[in-house]
Amino acid sequence: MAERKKATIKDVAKEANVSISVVSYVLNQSTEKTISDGTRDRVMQAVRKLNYVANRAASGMRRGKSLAIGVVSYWELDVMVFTNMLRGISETALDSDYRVVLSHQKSGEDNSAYLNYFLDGTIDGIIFIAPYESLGLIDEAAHIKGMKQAGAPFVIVNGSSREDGVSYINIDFYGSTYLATSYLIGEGHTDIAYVAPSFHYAELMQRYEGYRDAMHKHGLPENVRDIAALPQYITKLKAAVANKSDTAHLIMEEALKQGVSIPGDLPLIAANTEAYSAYLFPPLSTVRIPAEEMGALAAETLLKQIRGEPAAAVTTLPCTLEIRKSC
Amino acid sequence: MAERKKATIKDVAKEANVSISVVSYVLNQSTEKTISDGTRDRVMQAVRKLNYVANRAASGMRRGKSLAIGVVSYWELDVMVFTNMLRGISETALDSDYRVVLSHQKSGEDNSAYLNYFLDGTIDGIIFIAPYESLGLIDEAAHIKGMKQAGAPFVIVNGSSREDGVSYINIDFYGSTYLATSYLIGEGHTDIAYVAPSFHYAELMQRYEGYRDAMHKHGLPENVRDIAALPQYITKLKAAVANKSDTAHLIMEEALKQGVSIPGDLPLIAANTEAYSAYLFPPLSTVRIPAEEMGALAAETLLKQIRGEPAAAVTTLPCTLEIRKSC
DNA sequence: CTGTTAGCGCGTTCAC
DNA sequence: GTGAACGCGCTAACAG
Repeated sequence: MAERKKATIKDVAKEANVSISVVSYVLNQSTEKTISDGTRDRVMQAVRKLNYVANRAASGMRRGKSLAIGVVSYWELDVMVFTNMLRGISETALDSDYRVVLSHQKSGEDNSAYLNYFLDGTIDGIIFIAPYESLGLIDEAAHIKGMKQAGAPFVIVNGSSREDGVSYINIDFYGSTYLATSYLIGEGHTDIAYVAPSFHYAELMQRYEGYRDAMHKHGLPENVRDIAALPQYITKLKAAVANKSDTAHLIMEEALKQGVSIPGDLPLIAANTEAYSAYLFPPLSTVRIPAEEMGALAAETLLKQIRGEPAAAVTTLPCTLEIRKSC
Repeated sequence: MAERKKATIKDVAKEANVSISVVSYVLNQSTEKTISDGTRDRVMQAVRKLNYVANRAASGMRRGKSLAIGVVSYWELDVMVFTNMLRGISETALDSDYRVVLSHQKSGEDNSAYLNYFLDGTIDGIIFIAPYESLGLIDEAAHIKGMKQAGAPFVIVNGSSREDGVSYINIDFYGSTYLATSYLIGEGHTDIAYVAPSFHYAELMQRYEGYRDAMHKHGLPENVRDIAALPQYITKLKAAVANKSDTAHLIMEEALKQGVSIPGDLPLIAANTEAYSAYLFPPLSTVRIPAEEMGALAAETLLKQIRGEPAAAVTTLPCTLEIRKSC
């Protein structure tokens, strides 16, 4: 078992019979300094012998950085989307030798505890993952104001606001239904219904508009349906786009009851993918949200901001089709 | 907008017209020192005015700690289990003012990069979440050896080894099937089949043993079935315990094909919960794995180790029933 | 009692 | 290639 106490740069310097600064130069491959090969070797030997690893807190402090980014999330996102996003963030951060610190926000608690992570120097910037659906769980504008005041670089993922100078990474809700609808049109369908709950928040509106525009583009009439009244009209449907997988799931359940066969009588596609989409009867065709890519982009954008480079303001990543058996 | 540069303890001292040490004493509520109320107030005023927050890296360095724990995960766990566990870890860490740093291990890459997180002082300890199923993706013993050599406090979650002096937090696979089987027995069933793939790794064996023991306890005969041959015997089943939800899902699919009604003809329960369990037709009864509690316990155990307190060696958290419509 | 000074912890960087 | 200041905060020893 190795020694408990970690070796410091001092130990290495002593071991190699050089000054502390030389060790630092060697380890940081400083191009400004020319260290003789002999010295360099002695240092490296000592490093290996003592199993030396530079202390991050110390070097970070000197450099005025923490080399870590924070991820604040309310965990209201679809788990699949959340973990994939996290994966994208992690990998991108790792590429720049950045660490990822989690700041968990209990759902229902709308505080700014995470700001202290920045203020106390734990992190250099924030990826703020807004709750799904923008259901009013948080006051997004207030959070943005807080981060701005703290002077923290930040990126908003899945946000519903649109402020100048703020970087947003968004899901293409509009495109998701546009894509789904266009696919059905491409398959030769002309009577395509759009089934969704009758709420009116931004995300849902964008989804509706995607459907509407796809239909109009092809000169087809809209047929918007409220999921609540499903039993009364399900047998009349010829093809359907569901706003989300859970809506599609309800449709499938009702279809079974009323003897409507999917996709035989009713081709169906949902405008988002859930972990269970592939497990439904029949496996549901969906539109895939590029969560991992979003995470990677969020991290990239944030890192650029931290480095002081200009970063894209608003980006919306396109969705892709995942055709299974339901259409 | 606030000033960009963060206030340091020096600034506060100057603002309050005291020495740096006084500021530190006041902020750390040092009991050794008695500071007059007047001075204390002046300091607090200055702190508020300058929006001062102590730099964590600096204080951590002085104390020889990072006040953060690392979570290394291979992401092979069920997403639901993973995120719930993360939630449990986060909340417990937060209670002790600890931060959570993620160390993402790409699946397929069996390296020890996370060890550097400890060696460079980013984290004080490690929660190692072993891949699900112990399918030989990693060399658990090697990882344990590495962490021991580095001198890092650590906890293994979902591990398959059992070494002395190591803390394990495990899922009660044995109990999950025991519980599921006992439930069906309690409902009056006597001919209960156990359906699973015919592999032989530890986790699956434990699940089988849970079923076996529950049956034996009640003097009932075993009826073990290989999921692979399902179509040939499904109509003969009277009640079934599936090792996991995906096995149950296959059973439901085949049942539909062969006209077997669930739960009418065949009550069915699965020994784990997946995100989609509740969405199947009919909603699948399952046994729930206490992921959040496991995460909390892992964090607690690790924090104890870090503090030098004795920590439980091996703990297995019990599962609970989630009865839905399939039995 | 109240408060100050000095040094430590660790690595980076500039002047010599 | 070296010495020393520096980034920031904690704390033991010391003075008023």
